[in-house]
Amino acid sequence: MCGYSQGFTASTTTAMLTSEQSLQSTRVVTATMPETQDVDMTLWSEAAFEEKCTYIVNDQPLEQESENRGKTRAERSLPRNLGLRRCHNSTEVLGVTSKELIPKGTRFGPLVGESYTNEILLTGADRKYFWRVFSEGNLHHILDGLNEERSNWMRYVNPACTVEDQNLVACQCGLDIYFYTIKPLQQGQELLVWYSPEFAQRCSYPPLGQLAIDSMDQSQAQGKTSGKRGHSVSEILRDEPSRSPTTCPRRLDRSLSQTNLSAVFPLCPRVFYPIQTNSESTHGQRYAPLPSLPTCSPPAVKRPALSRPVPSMLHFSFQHSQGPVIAKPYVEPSLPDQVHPALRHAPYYLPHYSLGHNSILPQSYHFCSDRLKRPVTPSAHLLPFDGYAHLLHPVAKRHRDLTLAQSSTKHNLILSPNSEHKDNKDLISSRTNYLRIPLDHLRDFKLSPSSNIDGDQTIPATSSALSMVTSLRGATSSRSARGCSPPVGMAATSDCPPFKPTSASRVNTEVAIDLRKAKRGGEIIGYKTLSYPLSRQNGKIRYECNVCGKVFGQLSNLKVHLRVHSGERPFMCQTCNKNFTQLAHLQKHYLVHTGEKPHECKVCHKRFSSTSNLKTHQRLHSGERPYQCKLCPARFTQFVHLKLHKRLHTGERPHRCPRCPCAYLHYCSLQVHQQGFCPLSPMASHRHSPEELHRVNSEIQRFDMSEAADQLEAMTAEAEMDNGNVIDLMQKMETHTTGDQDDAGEETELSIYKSAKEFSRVQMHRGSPLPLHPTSIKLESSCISEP
DNA sequence: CTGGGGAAGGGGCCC
DNA sequence: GGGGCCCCTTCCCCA
Repeated sequence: MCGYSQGFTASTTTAMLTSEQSLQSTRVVTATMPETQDVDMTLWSEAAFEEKCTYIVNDQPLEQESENRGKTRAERSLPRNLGLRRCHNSTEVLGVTSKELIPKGTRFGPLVGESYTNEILLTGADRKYFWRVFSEGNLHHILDGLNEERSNWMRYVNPACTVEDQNLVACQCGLDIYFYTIKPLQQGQELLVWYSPEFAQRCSYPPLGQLAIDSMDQSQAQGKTSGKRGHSVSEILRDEPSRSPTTCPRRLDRSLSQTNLSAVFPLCPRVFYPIQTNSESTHGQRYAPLPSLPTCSPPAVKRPALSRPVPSMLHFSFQHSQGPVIAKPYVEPSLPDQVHPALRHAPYYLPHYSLGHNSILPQSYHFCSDRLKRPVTPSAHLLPFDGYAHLLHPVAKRHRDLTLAQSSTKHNLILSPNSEHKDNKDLISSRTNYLRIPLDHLRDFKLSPSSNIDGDQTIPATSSALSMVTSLRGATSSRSARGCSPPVGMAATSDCPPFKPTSASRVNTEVAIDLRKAKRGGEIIGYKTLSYPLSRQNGKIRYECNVCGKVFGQLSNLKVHLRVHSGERPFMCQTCNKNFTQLAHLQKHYLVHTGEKPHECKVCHKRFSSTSNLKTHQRLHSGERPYQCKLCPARFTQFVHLKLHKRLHTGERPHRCPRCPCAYLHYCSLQVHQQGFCPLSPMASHRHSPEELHRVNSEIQRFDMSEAADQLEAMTAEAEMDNGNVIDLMQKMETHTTGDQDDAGEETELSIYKSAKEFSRVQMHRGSPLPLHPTSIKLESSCISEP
């Protein structure tokens, strides 16, 4: 099969800009954005990230949609512009990838997980998802993302192996941990995170760059003797158990970075507290008091009196500057002798890491399982990611009366691992990102069975405290205040006008548009709220998107548009928790719940919820069938019907490739195919693998069947566009494809769609060389389907 | 399987 | 900046 998908619009195809061009375009635009776009953000302070971050991507609300059945909480929380990379033969998550171009300076988070205070540590916990949260230089708590029902998608993000691979920086803001993009994430690119320099320092862990340097130094040193280079932290940590701990360093290749390092990471618990047999928790897990963990300090050399090694275990001494894993029988550490001489002065000493049963280190996430037992030595040094979770500020917590749950999952009473403690309700709430509001206010929200200890109800909320507060305001002002709370799904009555979402329903809009605005008390006004400067054209401000280059007539339109790239959906339906980018969409959506259909057909008096649907319906009366098949007299009232109808004509393809059996309805499709994608062409076979050619030709085939191909052909004729232009564009697309495939692998073609799609927008607004008539031409830009 | 109709979501423009 | 509206699209269901 050959062909392009429905993915290309007419304008897209007429000017198929390569991703390369698209990126260049972006670079040109972003060149005027000194704060985030041209700077090296890897060395930014956490405050700088917080200050200068432009976009916010919140977690998906955790409503129980049918499509989410069977998914864990962590999976359900995944923002829409991200995807999960899974093991091809199982549902196991291997990593997180970007579904679209995500700009630099985008904030994800906060991390959600279970929280352990510095007094309480889950001794039997698998620490590979531990993150540590500090307050005033001291460990405040540990966040554990191990449990997929109590964490969010960020647990799946793999750590970066190299500076080059790193595209996210983990920062602690307040008591939350966020991931910031420090590079634009291309479609299909995996998210790879590492600590910010400050964060790394707090954990007494080297910045990734330092690790790389260390690794390089070591590599060079080793290379002189053995010809083999050393290991990055990741390499070491995920080294296979069969390998000699001191030999056979593994090559760090791309595949390594593509694997699930976050799950692989043993995330060494370098603090060991023996199980107290009487401290069974609610979940049957054991906890033991955890001595205060020093922060940002040299390795602790003492073990708490209660620490006991587990006999017959091997200990893993991780020394990042030493490279090879050292496995040896555990010996009660008589530090500092236990410390490797090379590390006695090293600030990043990472003490013992014990694995069970002769295991040295896991090679894969499969290996790093709960079977591993990890006695640890007291130290402030936890490997990344030694924690996961989200804890609201304790001061803020005191002002909250009602628990707002992100999840509407039924019967998901969320218990703290140490819920046996009477006074940990705040902890429970905070770790699950809950707010507490009076029960009286609750009836306007979808109730969740996740009642907490007080009998307060947990209700869905968004992922930030601000958003929850905002939501509450919206609820109390717009619905509760009216004393009107129609049950979910019940149509409003005349006595009780349907809740009309107002701006109070919005969530985080200002913050999402520009974090700086909130922090600066709203002093920034107008176009200055954007974190990048806007150019002027003929004395007027040019509101241009710094991601796709699309130009808007008004700032507000640009801001709304930016949500497309950031994934921000600030308007949340309080009935079903769905989020929308625009208030109007939420308002329209709310009609689903009220049952209201304000638009009536004058002919048959049938009512519709939207004008669009009414208009489509009215074609039935008017007889208008604007979508005509070019190969037969069939005409349709809806485009989708024409598209389906075209399948009937798949056998009629007049434009045949002279080399291969591929044939197309449209000449332009054949041109694309012949410009580097014919599998029998030496050039194509040289540049692309058979699989790639198959995929691309499938896309060409789909495009050929689309309306866009029709329109392109028509416009090409109209504009007398010479073939060279088309070919040139196609060639560039091909070049881009080749280049991307080196990096993105299987999802390369997505970038073709995206770049073409983005470019079509750019061209339409920058002045396409072709006459574009949006009113008469049914574009298919949104037909782009993502495999 | 195909055509047809409706529901709902999403992006953008204008006021 | 917010609201209203339009257009487009996908998805779903039914005959």
